[in-house]
Amino acid sequence: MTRKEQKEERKKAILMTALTLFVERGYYDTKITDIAAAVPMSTGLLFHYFESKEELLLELVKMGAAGTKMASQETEYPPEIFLTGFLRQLFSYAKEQPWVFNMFVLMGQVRRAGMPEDARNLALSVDAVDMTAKLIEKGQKAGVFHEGDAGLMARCFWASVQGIMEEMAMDKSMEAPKPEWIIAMLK
Amino acid sequence: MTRKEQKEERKKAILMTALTLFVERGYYDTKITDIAAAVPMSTGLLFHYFESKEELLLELVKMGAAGTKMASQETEYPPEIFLTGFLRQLFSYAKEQPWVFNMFVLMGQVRRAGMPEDARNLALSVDAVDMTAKLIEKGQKAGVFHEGDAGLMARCFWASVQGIMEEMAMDKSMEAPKPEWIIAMLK
DNA sequence: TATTTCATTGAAAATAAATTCAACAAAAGT
DNA sequence: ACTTTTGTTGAATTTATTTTCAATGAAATA
Repeated sequence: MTRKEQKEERKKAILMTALTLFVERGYYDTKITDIAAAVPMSTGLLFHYFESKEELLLELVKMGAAGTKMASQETEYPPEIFLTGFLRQLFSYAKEQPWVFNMFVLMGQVRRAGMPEDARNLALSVDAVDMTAKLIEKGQKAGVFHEGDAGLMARCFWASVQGIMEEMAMDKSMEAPKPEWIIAMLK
Repeated sequence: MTRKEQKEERKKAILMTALTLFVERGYYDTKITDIAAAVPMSTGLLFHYFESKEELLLELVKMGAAGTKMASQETEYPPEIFLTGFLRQLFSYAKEQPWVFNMFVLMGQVRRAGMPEDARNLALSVDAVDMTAKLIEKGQKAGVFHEGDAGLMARCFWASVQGIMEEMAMDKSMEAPKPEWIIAMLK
């Protein structure tokens, strides 16, 4: 393994550790020393890989943004099927791919006030509301979703999902809800 | 007005200012100096009224806890009617009584990891999940709500509401959803 | 093997935020 | 009017946390 690869591995390890801690304890309550200790490495070395705590967060949000874009692609599936499947997969990640799950939760948290601006703006720029609104309109035309401002419905839909994901992040033993419960909000 | 009353007024002013800022910018991003400047008063004086930033938060959460208990009383109303009415009122507060609205949002935020322990524990001790679970069971027996673990349903219900309330707190111009959309999660 | 480059440490410096405090002002009580 | 208590300020101090850095060890290259 070349040194460059090694360095990439190490960076990834730091990012994953930080991601877990940020989601478990929150950004501000996670100290740089905590991250370093958990990797583990010295605090000094961490700054060899990342310029600052903010940059570390930004890097994570960049990854999350890439993932969000992927997931926001257009789809041919009927709206209800697509959204149900999406949720089913998302919830299953909680146990099977905590990494993806944590990333989703982090993206939502960073979108809120009180987070470093760079990261926040990036997170805000990639949310899936627009894409979902279109999907909802399609569903409304097909008569499977109820009437109403599709943009508002999409926003509430994702806000709900975010709320539930954070609840699950807080209590790992919590079961996931049935995707249908949440889809029912739209029907 | 006696001095004691005056002092109480001042305390209340500080609390309300802090509440607004905590919800608008988040606890950690709200500096003691920001609160003092917004009241307005000197930073030194603020410590004449509250021992620390944490105590200030705790005081707010105590108020919120009292309110939550009140709102968690048993009810004779049919479950669906009660919950719909509750949500309608809650959402209407966003414009009409920002104070109550902010308090609700803060309570939810404080319940999460990464908040000072005292406040967090208090907030966790008063949530409305149990009461709602009972209500949901009642609704299930009456056949108006779908089957499923009532505790989990209640948790998801409140998590969704919290998510939506935070979205509304972030963008004051956002419209409130129809309570029925959220109740549909249970039907 | 010698030399250069990169990885690593932990303690010191810098920064940021909370908290204290000495001094003064205003109000209340005598 | 005078004395005491309470309110007020803002700069100085303390505390918490991030960030730098000089020194050392390990790996790559010649």
